[in-house]
Amino acid sequence: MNFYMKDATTAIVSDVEHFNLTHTFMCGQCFRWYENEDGTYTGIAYGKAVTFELNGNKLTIYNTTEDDVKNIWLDYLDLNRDYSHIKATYAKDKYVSAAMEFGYGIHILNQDVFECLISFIISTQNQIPRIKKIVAALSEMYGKACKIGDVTLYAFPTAEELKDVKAEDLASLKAGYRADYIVDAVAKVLSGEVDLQKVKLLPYAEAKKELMKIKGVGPKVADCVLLFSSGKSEAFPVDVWVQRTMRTLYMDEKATNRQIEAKATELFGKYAGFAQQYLFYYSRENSNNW
DNA sequence: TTGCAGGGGTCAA
DNA sequence: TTGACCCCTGCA
Repeated sequence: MNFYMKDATTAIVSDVEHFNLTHTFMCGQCFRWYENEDGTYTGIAYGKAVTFELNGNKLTIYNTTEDDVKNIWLDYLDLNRDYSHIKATYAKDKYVSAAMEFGYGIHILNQDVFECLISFIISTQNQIPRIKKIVAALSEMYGKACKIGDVTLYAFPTAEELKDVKAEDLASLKAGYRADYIVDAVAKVLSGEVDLQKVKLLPYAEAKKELMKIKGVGPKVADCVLLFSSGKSEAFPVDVWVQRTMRTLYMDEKATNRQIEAKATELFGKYAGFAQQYLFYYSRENSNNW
């Protein structure tokens, strides 16, 4: 992957393949990116606000530095991975192939673990627009301001920045019962009872167990965190859409989530998470009509 | 206007 | 295994 600085704050990444900003940012894995009128995307991750513009195979990153491109954005956007290999892996599966055609260019982002954890705790029994709203409000309350042009965005707060926050302080977020879960997550992360860095290093099953020590983190939320921020490509989050999809396409109406997970491992193996994201996106956008 | 169902689930019994 | 859960949105 090659890139160069066009000027002091603008990077050009060339030869970008199998990548689409809209599908990547709108497929439900992240909550902090917004489309501008010209089709570019502005948002914030790892405390840095940037704008992405994709023209053919050329990705332009505005408001950045050479170091940040090297150390953050190439990895964040998963640009170092060969997605043609993923595509080839599922060439024989007509449903995943169709879903990959539809959601072409979805990349699985490598997000910050803590941000991902709290965001998906908030996502339970919730709708995406509302999740985005709550995450934005939490960031504005406790995160650092970061300017891009004349717009101010707020970084997702660190665990340290949420150290003294109590559930009642979060009432204005209208996150409901999830406020207690956020407080529990912060406490366990800060005390070291749950070590988020260790989660990245542990094998999948152990990492999942570790995350599920946190209140409000069940199998689905844990799998989202593992897939979207911890490099566990075998994680296969089973939500209502994926449940419907797997029952419709590969199993029967009575299949339990546990059976679905096992089936996913059998069918999709080490890259199950990629299959999940494409199946999920297709299913949700097409109301599970295959 | 009011009422109800459901939302990328999880907890507790 | 099942019902309750905070709060919001969409739709009769």
